[in-house]
Amino acid sequence: MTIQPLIDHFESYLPFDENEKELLQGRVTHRSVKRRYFILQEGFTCKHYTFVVEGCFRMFAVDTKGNEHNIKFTIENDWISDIGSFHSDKPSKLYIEAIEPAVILQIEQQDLYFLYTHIPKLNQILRVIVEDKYVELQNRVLQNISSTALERYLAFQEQYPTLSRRLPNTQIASYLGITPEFLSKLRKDIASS
Amino acid sequence: MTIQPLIDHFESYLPFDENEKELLQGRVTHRSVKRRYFILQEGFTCKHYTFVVEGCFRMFAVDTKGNEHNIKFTIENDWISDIGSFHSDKPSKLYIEAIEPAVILQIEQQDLYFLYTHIPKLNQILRVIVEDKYVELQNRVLQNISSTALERYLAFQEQYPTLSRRLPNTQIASYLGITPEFLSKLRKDIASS
DNA sequence: CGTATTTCTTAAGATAGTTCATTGGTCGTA
DNA sequence: TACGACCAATGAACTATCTTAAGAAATACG
Repeated sequence: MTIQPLIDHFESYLPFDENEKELLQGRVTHRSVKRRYFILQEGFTCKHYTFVVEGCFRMFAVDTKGNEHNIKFTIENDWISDIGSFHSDKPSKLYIEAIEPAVILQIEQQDLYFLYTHIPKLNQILRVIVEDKYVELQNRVLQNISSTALERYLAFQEQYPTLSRRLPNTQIASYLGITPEFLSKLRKDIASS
Repeated sequence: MTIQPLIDHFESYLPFDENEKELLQGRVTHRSVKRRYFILQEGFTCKHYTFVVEGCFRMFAVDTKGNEHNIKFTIENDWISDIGSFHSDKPSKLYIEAIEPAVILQIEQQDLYFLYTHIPKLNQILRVIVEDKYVELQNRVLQNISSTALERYLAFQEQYPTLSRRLPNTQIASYLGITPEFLSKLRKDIASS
């Protein structure tokens, strides 16, 4: 029932005083969600920045043929949110689903804006966080345009060993942009080499 | 010789007072670069945030086979920089090259940190800018994992009509993650349909 | 203006990745 | 215990994309 994990997260960037922690306390909601629960669905506006304390989420889009494509996974001590929908206040085209039972801390739009105003350094912290995530994404784009599926799979295993063990292969295939069948073949090739 | 385009850019987010503009003036460098000039090369640390006033740049990586892969293009009124290298102060793995004669405004590391300290709202502005760019990149990742080369090419033309006319197809192919030959085939298919 | 260089196109054969149908294993739950 | 849901694996046929090589067209530059 504590927001301590979030405070720890912020304080790994800049220290907070007691007043700031209290402000935060009043604007953060604690929640548990079951496996398969959606904290965001297509057509709805993304109302929260969600900080994952425990568990695992995937963000995905559904194409015109009904196929799901995993855009990202989020585990403990990281953020997940459709930033575009959140800031524009427009309906999202994405889904965010718990793929393990999870514990989360959520901040609503107006609360986040309140916090930005009353804890200015939050702007700096979030700027740094988003910059880091931008770099991560840019590396993923580079992978996507420059590597084969096999290379991408090996890189994924190396970069996210935990996820790679925690997730069903079908979810990983979707993240890599290949079919589960082809991933299965790649795994076979790797094993017999 | 003026930094006005940069001020206009910032003020499209939040207004600046005279003092803030002067601070900025003192920390921004104006530069012209020729076509083919590299403002960043692999092995060197990225020392600047670069704001493009005129012209066009590409950021690319070179793989182990010597092939170049375009990560992004930047035209007027936008930023380009290897954020990862810039903040970590480590050698970059990327190149940034002018593909048209260009005019740029640059801010060095210590100057940017100075400005963040003395113009706190810059944190907010840059946070918002990077968030927007993050969303853009995320959409590109989704494209990459969910669409065929043809779909990606059509989407590129639609999203960046200007770039699409300004750039040689070989550069576009590299950005899409396909060979120039295959792009040529796609163009033929489109034309004859 | 002419020449060098870059860019675009074409096509054939090779490789990477998909689709579809099927099978067997594992796990939660009635 | 059995059932259904989900997941992993497989093979064959199909499609997308790459590789290589060559010539044609466009553009840069002296």
